[in-house]
This record gives sequence, C-alpha cells and structure tokens, in this order.
Amino acid sequence: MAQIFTPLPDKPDHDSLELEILAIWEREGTFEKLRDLNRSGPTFSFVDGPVTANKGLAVHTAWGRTLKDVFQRYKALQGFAQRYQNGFDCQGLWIEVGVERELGLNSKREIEEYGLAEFARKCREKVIWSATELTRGSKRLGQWMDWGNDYFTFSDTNIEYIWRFLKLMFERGQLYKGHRSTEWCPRCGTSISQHELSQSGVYQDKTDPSLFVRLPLRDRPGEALVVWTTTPWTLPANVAAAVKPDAEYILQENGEWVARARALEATAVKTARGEELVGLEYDGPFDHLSAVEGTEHRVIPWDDVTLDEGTGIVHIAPGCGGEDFELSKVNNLRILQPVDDSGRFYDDYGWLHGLTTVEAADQITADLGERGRLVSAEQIVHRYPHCWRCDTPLIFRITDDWFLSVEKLRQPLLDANATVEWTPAYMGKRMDDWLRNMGDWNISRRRYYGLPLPIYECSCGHVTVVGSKLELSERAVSGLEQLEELRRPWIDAVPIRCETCSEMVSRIPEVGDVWLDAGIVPFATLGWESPAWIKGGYATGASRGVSTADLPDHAYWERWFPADWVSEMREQIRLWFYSQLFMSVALTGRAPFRRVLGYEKMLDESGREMHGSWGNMIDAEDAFTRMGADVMRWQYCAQPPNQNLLFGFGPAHEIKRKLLTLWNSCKFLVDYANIEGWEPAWEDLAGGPSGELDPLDHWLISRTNALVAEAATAYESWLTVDVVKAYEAFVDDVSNWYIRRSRRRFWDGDETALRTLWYSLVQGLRVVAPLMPFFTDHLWRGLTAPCVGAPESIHLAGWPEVREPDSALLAEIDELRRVVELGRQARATAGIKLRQPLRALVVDGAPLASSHVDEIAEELRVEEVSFGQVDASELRVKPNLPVLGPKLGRELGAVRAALEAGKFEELPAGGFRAAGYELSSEEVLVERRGKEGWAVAASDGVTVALDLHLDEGLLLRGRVYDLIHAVNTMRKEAGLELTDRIRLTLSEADTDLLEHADWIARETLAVSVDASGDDPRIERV
RNA sequence: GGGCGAUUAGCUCAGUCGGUUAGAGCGCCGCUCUGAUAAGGCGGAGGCCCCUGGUUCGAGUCCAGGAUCGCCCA
Repeated sequence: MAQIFTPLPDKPDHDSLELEILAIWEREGTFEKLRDLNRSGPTFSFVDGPVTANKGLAVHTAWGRTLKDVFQRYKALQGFAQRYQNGFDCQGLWIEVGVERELGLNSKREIEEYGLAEFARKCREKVIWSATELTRGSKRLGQWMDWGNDYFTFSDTNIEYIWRFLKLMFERGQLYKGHRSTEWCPRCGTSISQHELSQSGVYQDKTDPSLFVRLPLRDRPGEALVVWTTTPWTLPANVAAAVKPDAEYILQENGEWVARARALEATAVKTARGEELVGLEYDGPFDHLSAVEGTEHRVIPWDDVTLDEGTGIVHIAPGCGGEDFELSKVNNLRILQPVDDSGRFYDDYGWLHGLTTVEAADQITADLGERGRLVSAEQIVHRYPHCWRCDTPLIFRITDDWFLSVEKLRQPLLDANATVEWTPAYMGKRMDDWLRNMGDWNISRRRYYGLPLPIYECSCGHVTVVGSKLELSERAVSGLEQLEELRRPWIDAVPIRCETCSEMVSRIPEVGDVWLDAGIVPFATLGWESPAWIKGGYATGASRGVSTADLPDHAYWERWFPADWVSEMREQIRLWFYSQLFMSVALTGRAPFRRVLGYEKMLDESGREMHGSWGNMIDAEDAFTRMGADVMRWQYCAQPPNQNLLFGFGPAHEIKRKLLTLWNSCKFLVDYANIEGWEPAWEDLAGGPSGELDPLDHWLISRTNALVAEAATAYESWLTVDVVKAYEAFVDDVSNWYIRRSRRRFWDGDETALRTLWYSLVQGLRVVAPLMPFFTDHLWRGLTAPCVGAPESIHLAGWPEVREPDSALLAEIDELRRVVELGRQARATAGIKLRQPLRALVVDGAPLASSHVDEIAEELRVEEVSFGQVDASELRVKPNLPVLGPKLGRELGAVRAALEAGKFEELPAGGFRAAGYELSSEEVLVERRGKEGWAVAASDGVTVALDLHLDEGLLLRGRVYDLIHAVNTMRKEAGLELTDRIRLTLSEADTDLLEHADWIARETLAVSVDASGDDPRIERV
C-alpha cells in the first residue's frame, strides 16, 4: 500500500539530512524564490560587519553568523525585503602576519626585500582563499546571503570613500600629526597595541642590567642625584629626574641624593622634601653627544614616584617610556628619540650609532664607569614584555602618527548613541563609557597591506590630503600608468606637486587602521552621495573579479541607511561599532544603526578559552559532521547574550536529545497517519483543524497559538534564547501531554486527533525555522508533502498567523497537570505503582481542574475523583505573611510561633484564633496532611489525597495491567509490528484473569485468549 | 588606579515587588511508565545563597564596608 507520508527513521542523522536539504535549496532556488517573494515588502536593513578574511570558518564566527542568519530569516518570514550582502575585511596586520609566516619572512626588512608588489599579491591571494573558505563554511551552516555579491574592503571604492572622509576631517582641522608613545618590537619594526600586550606569554622573565647612575647637580658642586634604571640604552635620552614632592630626600656623606626611604641606614648631611629639589638642573649622562647638545636637564615633581625600588629619584626619558612621555607634556620637556624603527641608534648619537639597544647596554655601562658616573652595576631578573610574534624584548618609542581629533565629535557621538537600542543594555553603557573617555583616534600604521593614507606632507610644511582617485590623477606628477590598485607599492610611485612650493611630494608611507576600512562600510556599500548607480562599481581595485557588487546611487543609501539592526561580539563596541559610529556622525550627524545585538565570548564546555595548542579547539567542519549545523545553531541560540557561551559536544548531545523528542512526535504522527491512511489538508493550517474537537484538541491549538505569540515577542526583543525556551516547553507539552493523553485516539484512528497534532507540529516548526533551517524544512517537507497547495519549503511559508490563545483553557490544563503531578508524587511516596488501580482521589484547592475529572482518573488510574476538602488527621496553619506582616508588625512572631506549635482554634467562618488574634481565612494558609490509609501530597495550595485501600477487584485489575504490560513487552521483544495480531496463551494460574479476556485481547491485539499454558505465550497470526 | 558586572547544589545557571519549604538542567543513586520515544515521569542525596554590619515583623533579594573573580579603561 502506498504510504501517505514517508516514514521517518528512529533517529535523525543531522549531517546527511542537512546536506540533502542544501542540495534541494540549490536545486529549487529556494533563497532566490524567497527574495522574489519579499522584493516589494517593507525594508529590513541589516549591515554585515566584515569578517577578517585570513582563515576558514571557526565555531566562534559561526555563532555570530547564526544570529545574523536567524534574524534575517525571521524578518524574511514576515515579508521584509532585505539586502543580504556579506562582507570581508581584507587588509591589515592579521592578514600580513599570516602571509609573512607562510612565506617564512621574519621582519619588515625581509618583506621589503621580498618585494611589496609580490607581497601585496600574496595577501590578496590569502584573502581570496579565506573568503572562499568562509563562504563554503557559512553555506554549510545554513546562512543565506547573497554570496558572490560580497563587499571586500580592499576595493578601491571603499578606499576612495575613506579618502573622502579623511579629506573632510582634514579640512575641518580634525586630522593632525601628533606623537604617540608605544611599546615597539624592533624586529617586527612595529608598535604593539595594548591588546597584543595582554595576550598570555607576552610578559616573561628577563635578565637586565641594574644601574645606579650619578647625575651631578649644576649649582651644587659635589652633590649629585642618583637614579636607577634597567634600560641603559634610554640614558642618552634622559632629560629629567623625577622626585616625589612629599617624600623626604637626604644628601649622604658621599655627596649622593636619594630618598630617605631608600637609605634608612645612611647618615644624612642634608635633608630636603622632594618639592624643594624641583627645578634644580643637573648634567645629563651623555651631554656630549650631538643629539643631546643644548638639552636642559632638571628635576621635576611626580606623585607616582615609587619608594619601593631604585633611589626614589626616577630617570625620565620621554622618548623611551609611556609615563615619561606623559610627563614631558605636563613639564614641557624635550623628547629625545634615540633609536629607529629597528631599535638601532641614530647617527647623531656619536659612537652609539648603529648599535641595537641590547648591544649598546654594555658600552654605555662601561662608558659611565670610565667617567665616574656609575654608582653600581648589577643584574636583575624581572618581568618584561616580549613580542607575541617573535619573542623579541619590546622597547618604548615615540612615533609620529596621524590622529583624528574626537573633541568636537564627543558630544554628538554620545547623542547619536543615545538613539541606539542596545541588547543587552549594558553594552550601550559600555559604549557611552568608551565615548566619554577615549582619546584621539590614531589612524596610522607602519605596515604594507592596508589602506594607503592619502596624506602628502611637503618639506615646506604644507600638507595635502587627497580625497579621490580623480583628484590624485589630476595632481599626480608621474606614475599613474603603473597604478593597478590604490595600494602600496604602486600608490607610492605617484608623487604630487605641492600647491605652496611646487616641490614634488610623496605620500607618507603609513597605511590606515583597519577599522577605517570597516567603519566606512555603511557609506561605501550603500552608495552615499553617489550620483549614479554603477554596475560592479564597488568591485574595483583588488576586489575586481572576486565580487559583483555594485556601487548603488544615493537614493539607495537613503532607503537602507541607517541599518535597522547590526550584531557582533562585544569587543566590537570600541572597534567596528565605534568606527562606524564615528565616521557616520562625522559625515551625517546620525548613528549608522538603530539597534544592536551584542554577545559575549565563546569558551569550551568546561569554561576555558579555546586554544589551538590546548587541543580544545573545535573545528567547524568537525562540528558540522558530528553535531550538525542545526544543533550548533540551537546551541548558539539557546545562549543568553550577556553570558559567555560554553560550547561543546556535551551540550550538543543534550540538545540532540531534546530534538529527538520533537522528532519522535513527528514520527508518531507519521506512523499512525500511515496506518490510518489519513491525509492532511493545507487549509487546516490557515483556518485551524476542522472537525469535532475534543477539549484536549482545543487546548493544543491554544497552546500552539500561545507559542507563536511568545516566539514573536522573543524575536522582536532579539532574544533567541527566549524562542528556544518557549519552543522546548511547547515540545514537552505536545509530547508529554497531548500525545500521551491522546494515544488511544490515535490507535483508534481518530482523524481529529491526527489533524490537530499535525496542525500543531507544523505550526511549531514554522516558529523555529529561522533557528534550525534544515531540520524544520526536512520535517516540513515530510509533513506537508501530501498537501495540495503547500509551499515547497518552510522558508517560503511565511510567519504563522497569530491567533489569540484561550488563556483560560491554558490555565485550566496547567492546573490539571499540577494535580496529576501531585497524584503521581503521592503514588510514588506510598510505593504503589501506576499499574495498580486505586479507588479514590480527593483534590483540594484546584478548582480549575474540576472539569477534567475523567482525565485525572485515567492518568492516575483511580476509579473516582472528587473535589472538596481533604479530611486529614493533621491540620497545619501558617500565617499569610504578605498580609499579616504589615498588619501585625512585631506581634507576627508570637502568632507565627503559636500556629507552628498547633496552639490555635478553628473559627466557624474558616478563620483561626491564635496568640490572642483572630485571623481571617485570607490571613492564613491551611494545609491538611497525613490521612490514615491515604497518601497525601501538597504544593502551592493544592492538596491531593489518594485512597490506598485495595479490594479484590482492584487487585485483580492490577494483575491484568501487569499482564498486558508483560505481553506488550513480549510483542516488542518478538519484533512484532504495531498492527500484528496474536494468539495469547496465559498460564493456568491466571485463569481468573479470563474474566477480563476482552479487555486483555483489545490491549494486546489478541484474536484469542486462553489459559492453558505454563507461562504466558504469544503467537503471531 | 578608575568604571562596570559577578559570587546561590559537584558543574552550568534561574530566583519577579523583600514574604512561607531557595529552584532548573546536567551528573550521581533508587523507583517507575511505555501500543512514538536510546526518550519520558517520580523520588533521593547534595546549600555558610562569599564575608561582616545595617534597615525591616521578615533579607539570597535593599543599604554600607570588605574579600575574590571577570571584563573595560588608564
């Protein structure tokens, strides 16, 4: 016989099921159909934050991609038109580092020797490889994007938009050259950010010289300050000595000044407070070097001078230390920068020139010794930062850098952020904190594969910022013919003419911060102020040939800006969310997004950071195979965004079990519908199941409607975790209440039950289709296959119509289920299994359940259920605290004690008298328990009492249930089909059970029952 | 150093407006149901609700101080 539904296997195989669905989507063009369906709908503008294209898909990235996909899918079900443009971040250090490693290059010098043009090509290849991998992984994850139409930030168009922004900032006086003190790796020739410093392994023990150096005071012959340093190479850059103003200093007999706290044993010739020393001038340690000539050295005050180590007088070299640099601003000190990019002394440092900081240390120590400036020279082991890439000890340098000033924008940024709705809300506060406290934005980087800063600084002092490629070509002196991309090295071969002095000017060598690349995205990809729509107009420069993206016109920008919603991990607050906000407020005065969903960090399932070398990293491909994309997505979506996600195979297993309940419910429907030859009707989905409905059917329909409403609320609050919770509760209700309660109807082929269950399962699947696109589409296709007129994919079926649930009915069943739960509890406490029928149950305090007497009787296998007071041997009365507390105040204690001790008397109206107070029935809570021969269970004001007295009839029927159970177990073990009929032979000892032969036959599908054997036997007929 | 947050069962976390016996899931032990279920149900063991003080009839919850941890900034 042809089956209506394709039977479902016992268990879903997520991996193969998903691959199958992917192939179907591909074949049927499901995504294209969805876009066509919504093309004229209202717009939902999502702007994708670009993912750094330097690796394949990681499970971390898959989290964010899932959230993006879920909400795009939800909005699509609701009929919104969307852009679906994916983005890749294609420039910057992360990409360079990967390529450097692959090429075996070890320094900036080696990159330059390798050749910047070839290096740029390798970087581009890396980006394209990564983009391909990320696309493949994302598709496997089920993410629906307009793949192939991606934006790549290394596009010339993207770069030009940034140029334009920078030119504008320059014209407003908000782009300037300044200084910055930074940790520096002399091998890599680059600064090290705070973020990089905070990585583990950066701080390592290191042995360094420990020098005490004399600095003779100018106007006090024979007196000298003594300073301490562990970095001899910084001494030539010394310009000041800092003292703690309120500390006591002493002049020792040997003529050396140190803090009293550092020389407790010494005899003081003179004492002075730090502030009294401020302003004194001294001879620098290397005044004879030409670079140092004419430098003033003086004592300055500094509250943070430590008296825990050194001498309490601190050597200050603003060119070589962060705090030193800050002090130079306050005290107007000269900044001496002794070493170059590679940590070697500049030529004007005399005999030191060309030496590295390490090589110089010994020579400096020796020189100081020869000149009698050294008090002592020893070795010290201390924690010192090293480069995370190459382990080289870091030094401090002051560098010339370009900055965007924030002062004028700070308030507008705060105002713009106030218009943004953040989920979770604290992330918005975090952004406010950042906006209030951040300094100017340093946008220059001394690297190669990045946005070329369009800044041309002439030796005459005039600065030009070029705003477009066109402008560059107009101003160019030469080199245009070889400019294949707006990128080093080609761009550097295009000098321009200075407007002021007509000299030829080259571009500054620096490239831009990658966050400029990402921040401009809502302008560059949406066609801000673009006069015309240019086909393929975004896919320029390096992105030519890898994308088809257009440059839209300004009308398009008006339509899609600002984004309705963006979502990224929390650290993007001061990165992408910030750079976008900054550029947007600068250009338009508005925030570039209306709502943000942020989320915390991913850790492994035991709460540790995932780390390649710790062996706890989960490979995305492995997760697809072993968990399945839907299970991964469920795990991501079940996570409250304000907490770290503990991701792993353990939690995945738990999720699979939950999904199995859903699967089994569908399988149950399919199996019985096939037995019955029942066909679903598509109209039922819109209109609700037709036919004569049982109360339980009404309940399930209401329950389903409630789910749709709850889920919509959750989606609209951007909280997938609430969708997950609502759906899990729903599945539990369908499986453990509706199906459980209705089994008999399914055996009897009750069409209404089939119809109602079908309706409810199908509607339920639609609710979670955005979360689990494969699983739901697979089941949808199975369950709607027989329907004429059903959309071929769940993703084309739209969001289910929201109908008002019958909340009274829902409350009624809730109460009913509480009664049944208590009844089970009472049975368990008394040790009487459910197979043993009992005579009576009394229910107290659950009025809503009173119309479900039959269901209670059946669930708890009792003959008679009544509602009323439980006559108990023990009466417990407790004060109703919220009522009595405010009324009695201090006296409450006495009343409470009296009630607890049983010292009360019952009043006629249901009230009580205790400790001299009359308490009305509203002021007390009454519980009755402990009835002789009965099992009583109570909670939340509901009490049930189960009559435990057994008579012969009850015992006999208990044995029948036992027998039925045993026979059905035998059926199962014998591998019989649900519909197979049997001949049943009982043991002679069970002859008395034949009184119930018809019943037994019905329950075991027996065509005959006799009692002629030694043991029960079954035989298939 | 400043800011934000956290601290509740072996683990991961809920805990509403301050209210009666502090909960869930997982794990462990026992029982049980099954004509969909490798599932489900019930019960048990397991708690210094970080500490100290305060407010209150009553504090896991509010206030103050402290400790520890995490994150952000400097």
